[in-house]
Amino acid sequence: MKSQGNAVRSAQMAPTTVDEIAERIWLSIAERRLRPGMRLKEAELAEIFGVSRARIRQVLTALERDGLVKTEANKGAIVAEPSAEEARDIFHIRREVEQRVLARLIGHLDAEKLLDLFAHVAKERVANATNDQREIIKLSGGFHLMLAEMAGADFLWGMMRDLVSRTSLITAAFRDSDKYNCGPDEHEELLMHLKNGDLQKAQHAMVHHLEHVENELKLSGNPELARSLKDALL
Amino acid sequence: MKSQGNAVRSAQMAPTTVDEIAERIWLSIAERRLRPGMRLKEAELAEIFGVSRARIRQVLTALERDGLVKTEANKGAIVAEPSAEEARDIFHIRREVEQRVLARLIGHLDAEKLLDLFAHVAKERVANATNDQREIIKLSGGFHLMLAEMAGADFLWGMMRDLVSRTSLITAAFRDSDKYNCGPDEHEELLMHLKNGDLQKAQHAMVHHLEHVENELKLSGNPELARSLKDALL
DNA sequence: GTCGACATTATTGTCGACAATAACGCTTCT
DNA sequence: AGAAGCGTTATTGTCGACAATAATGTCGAC
Repeated sequence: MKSQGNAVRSAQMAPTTVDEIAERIWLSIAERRLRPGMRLKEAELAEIFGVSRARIRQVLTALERDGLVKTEANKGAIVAEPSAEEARDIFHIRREVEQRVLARLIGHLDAEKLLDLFAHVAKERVANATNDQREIIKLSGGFHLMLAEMAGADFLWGMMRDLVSRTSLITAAFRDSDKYNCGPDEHEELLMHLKNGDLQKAQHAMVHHLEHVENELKLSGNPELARSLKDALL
Repeated sequence: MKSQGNAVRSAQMAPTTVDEIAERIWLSIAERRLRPGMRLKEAELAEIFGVSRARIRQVLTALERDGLVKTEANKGAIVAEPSAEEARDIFHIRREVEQRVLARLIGHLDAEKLLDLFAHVAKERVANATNDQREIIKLSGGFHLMLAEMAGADFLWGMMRDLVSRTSLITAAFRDSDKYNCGPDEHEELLMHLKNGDLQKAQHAMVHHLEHVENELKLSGNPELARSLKDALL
């Protein structure tokens, strides 16, 4: 479903396709190099990535679809500024979608797919060990997307792409520490339950996992506290 | 949030903006004038609506975001062909999102908003009485979107736009009769509970309402039965 | 007659140039 | 000094022309 043509290019070369550029910006947001409220000028981005403005425009609409940027007519795009309430909405819905994914997945889940999933978690461990932030973020989101893809449910996969993106943004905006909490241990525990064909336990592990991530965030108290300085001053 | 500039134009004149054209195509799909699998050629649409191909392109990406069309690279766009399983996924998620909308809405719901909602239901009744299919479809979806908008939750609103579109497509694809079942009576019942501030009952009414719509569909048995003839032959 | 290679057509993808709009700075008046 | 009006600049929106790709039709070899 995703652009996997030339994984080499996506890893080494400068991003040139719409998907590659969108991923790069997504990572920058998740790494907090791009903060909520920051302006994203089309010409600037076109210059940076060495592509036409038209292509940047496609990137921006894709990013808006995934909730990472907000565009206003004739005014341009900024990195989205999610509120704490919105963050709670997203986690709430995500729990439901993820549970549905598991329910759909557990029906037709063969040994090969399970191996791929365990292999993915192994990659997560490597990234954690080497402290490769960018890879950690990509793989953490990728795990949940992989589940949705294996479930063979296009609609749910689309939902998950959206929700994973938004979760990255929320995590970037509201976490205080630098540790990334969508970790391999909980993923592996989930896989064990899937391997045993125990849907109930798998779903419970998933919900627990997501609540763990949510609880690490500073969503309490004043919802506006964690937002960009810009709004506070203007 | 939606294009409301010149409601007159949107009602009388030929659609020219991206939103207007997208809405028109959405209605055509919901009315079964455009069937799943039908090809949507850019040049053709540009000719029909008298706009540039670039604009049609924007329309198609918007429609794809809402699950109404599916585009393949270098191959063009067709009206999406949802499976019965996908339909069940969509209804499942929609129930959760709608309940969340109500939970968020019931906090800050004043008399004015309630009046607007009742007025909306009144319009639904008029459309039903005059058997204006197009208006019935617009208003039925509009009611649920209105709830989300009043809830002041952008994320949930975006979800609902997506889900309402997809539900329209599903309904068009899987219903056998011509009656449209997202009716004013159940909407009004829901409003009564909201007026009383009873979230539980409101949510229950919503779930019941959605299950009612879902149960009118022919999702049982062979999931591929209701799909386009095209797939059956190839 | 059927299959494959090639040419032709149809359709989508990309880009750069221009138009429309909003943001900024300057001047002027009170 | 502050504010309103106006011209300038910066930025986004739109379009038509061209390139790239896939679908279709045609011809020839066997």
